[in-house]
Amino acid sequence: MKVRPPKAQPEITVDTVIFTIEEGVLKVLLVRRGGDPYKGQLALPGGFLWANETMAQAAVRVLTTKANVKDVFFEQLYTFDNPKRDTRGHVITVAHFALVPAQRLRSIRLDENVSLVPVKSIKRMPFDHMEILSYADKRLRTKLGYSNVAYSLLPEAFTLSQLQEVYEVILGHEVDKRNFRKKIQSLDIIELTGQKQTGRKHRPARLFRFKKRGYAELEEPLF
Amino acid sequence: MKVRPPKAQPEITVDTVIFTIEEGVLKVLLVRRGGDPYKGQLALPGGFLWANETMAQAAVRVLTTKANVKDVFFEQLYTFDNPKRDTRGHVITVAHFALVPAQRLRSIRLDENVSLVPVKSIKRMPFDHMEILSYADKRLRTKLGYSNVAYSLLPEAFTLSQLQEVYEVILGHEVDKRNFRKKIQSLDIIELTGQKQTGRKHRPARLFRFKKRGYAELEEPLF
DNA sequence: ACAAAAGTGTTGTATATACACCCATGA
DNA sequence: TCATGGGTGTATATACAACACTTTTGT
Repeated sequence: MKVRPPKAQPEITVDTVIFTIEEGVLKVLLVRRGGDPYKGQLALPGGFLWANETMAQAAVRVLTTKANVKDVFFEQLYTFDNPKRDTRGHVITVAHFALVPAQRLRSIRLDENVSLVPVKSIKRMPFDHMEILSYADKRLRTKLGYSNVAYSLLPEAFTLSQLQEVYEVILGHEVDKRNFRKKIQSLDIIELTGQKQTGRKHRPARLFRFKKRGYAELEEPLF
Repeated sequence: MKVRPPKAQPEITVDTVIFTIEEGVLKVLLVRRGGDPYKGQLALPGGFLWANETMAQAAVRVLTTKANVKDVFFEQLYTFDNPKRDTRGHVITVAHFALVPAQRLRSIRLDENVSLVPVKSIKRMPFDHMEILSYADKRLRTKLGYSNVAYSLLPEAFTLSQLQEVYEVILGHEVDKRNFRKKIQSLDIIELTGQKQTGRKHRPARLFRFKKRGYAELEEPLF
């Protein structure tokens, strides 16, 4: 008879990187930890996986309870299992990332234990959360280039300038207005709503919508 | 006091999609299951995570024991946790994929419980292994376009035709010889060894090597 | 001398980039 | 009438795609 070593019995958590764009800046929703370890520090929202729950359900639960949002885009990122990542013992985390239009976070934002922090300003976080954040940020940039995920950072109707801002903020550099419009309109993923923006002190912009609200990959990459 | 539901206590496995190219065909290493469930069927090699083991270590263990290879390229793919994926109960699997040059699998291949099967011919596998395989296959195709992973499917020295074959087999279509050579040589990732292939009944091909053996992402994508 | 794969350039077409002015509105 | 962002076209450079013949070796 072969003797097998014991199976691992790690605990499993789900952590979620919730991105939004506010005031032209890419931000992440962080929560202040209520308990040890790292009590009082800002960290990625997450929690233990409950019995009879899938990862996706746990991620939805985190999004609902911490950010008070439903039906937003999210996907699994990566599973982090560095044995030293949690001082409490063997805890692995299945990281996810989500994208939420800033307007939909207004309800929760009044709180002091939940804040939207510019990604570029974050220097330290508990556990391996910096690593998770970097990973999510990179995935977001890449994904922007071959999918329609931008829809999930905008209201249903938006102007081309708002759409362009999403790209500029995430890519971290400006893009040419005319070329951007030519390209994005050639992709056949957005359409005119027929409405126009009102109440601005300049020429009203036409409002567009994504033809498909829901994740889709582009036939031809944007970059 | 809040009452929290119990934490999940799933078991954790690691499954590995081991790709290789043999006779101009993309193949996967499958092992015949020795025990229930699905006893006797071909499935992706894998196993339970052991105590005090990281996912990467478990993946290396699978690669060593099932494929008898060391120091090959592999990376984590995705964590599959569909609650019905394993009839034994709550078992989640952290899937990985690995790339191995066919020559390095010669040692193990004599066995009847381990076989290299063309990806396109695989119609059914136990658990959610078909889903894992599709996911890996897609990742491989994508990765080929923005990284140097092709190195991990070839011997250290190779001809441009062999390199081209790697791309054609994975992409599933032919590419133009002159355009391919122009492009690949413009990327600055391969160099001449100075050696030539011998013993063929045609003009000897120059042998190249990858400048960097180890994973790297291209500055400029190939496609 | 024949078979088999290696090796090599040019041209047309499509795509990407750079760039500046007029327009519609609110104040 | 002024300030603000909305909206548009062209010219040039670069990248991609299509394509055929000569070379070197083994038999």
